[in-house]
Amino acid sequence: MPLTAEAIQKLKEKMKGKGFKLTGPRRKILEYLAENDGHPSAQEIHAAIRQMLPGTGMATIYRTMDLLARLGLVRALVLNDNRLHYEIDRDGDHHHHLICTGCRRVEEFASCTFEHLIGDIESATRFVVKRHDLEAYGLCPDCAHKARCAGE
Amino acid sequence: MPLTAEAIQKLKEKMKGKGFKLTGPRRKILEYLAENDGHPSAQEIHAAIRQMLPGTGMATIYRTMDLLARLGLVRALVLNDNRLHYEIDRDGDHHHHLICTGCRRVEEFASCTFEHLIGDIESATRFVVKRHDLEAYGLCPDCAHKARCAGE
DNA sequence: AAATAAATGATAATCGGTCTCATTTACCTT
DNA sequence: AAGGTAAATGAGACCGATTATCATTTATTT
Repeated sequence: MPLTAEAIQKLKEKMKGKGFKLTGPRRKILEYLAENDGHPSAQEIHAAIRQMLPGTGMATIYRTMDLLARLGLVRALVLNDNRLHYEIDRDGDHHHHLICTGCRRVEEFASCTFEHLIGDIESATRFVVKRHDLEAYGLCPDCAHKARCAGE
Repeated sequence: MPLTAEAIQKLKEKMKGKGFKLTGPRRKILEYLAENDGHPSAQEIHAAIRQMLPGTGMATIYRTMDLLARLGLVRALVLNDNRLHYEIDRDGDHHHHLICTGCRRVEEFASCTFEHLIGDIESATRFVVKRHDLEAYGLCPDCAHKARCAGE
């Protein structure tokens, strides 16, 4: 479910509000992320942006993603394939990722009982817990089926 | 709590039992990991091994850690600092990590009530979950204190 | 429209990790 | 205990993702 035009507008305004220029590449990157949900890598974003704005350099993608992450508009994901992936940070939407080690498909799942444990962990360790990442790796239904058919 | 000499012996035998040679570097790496608990990166392991076995190459560290991980003697950890970290896999000891974003200190915490979440995820998504990573990020007591003193 | 600071594109540099290959070594076999 | 053999090592080339540099361009301010 892509973001609405108003939501996209809000992202752009948050950017300008913090004193950052709303440039061509930044505008396109925001639109791309908002209109396609998924978990693209910098390379994938670069390829997509180049279709609309040829000549956009890789460095700009990295710089912009870093900025968006610092602004809290985007989250960086470690999916264990030696590159960072990104997703729009829909506020209030807490979820985690399930990565198929067969085909690299990424699914999201919402249920997270971890929140309930944070208090216990904090009192046991005296840490102040800010955030947490949870990724589960396994086989998607298709790949699990194929694996089963291939015997063992 | 470092591993006992017998436990270290067991690791070495598991290695030989699977048909892998117990070489100098491998022996030292196992001993290092067993005697120091912590979550060292390949670079840290390399530095430590070189003190005992100068001339040990970086590639050997990577190859050995990969082997140990495949044998299930060691687990690789993603602690969000662009490099893998490793820890001895004490069998039956399921825990997760709490990373201080201030000083990079890593603490462990056990997650007892967490396991059934995996079952929920499997039935909701029809994935077969093989493994999962959970890391919590925050501030350790020291860094939290410093942050508080520095005023918000 | 000009001034100015920030952002960009091109490209070099860095850095974790992998690959290659000639040499060495653990561990059979005798 | 020496010798044979495949596996493991060390050195260094290589790779791919990310970061840094710097001259040029551009969004905003005046």
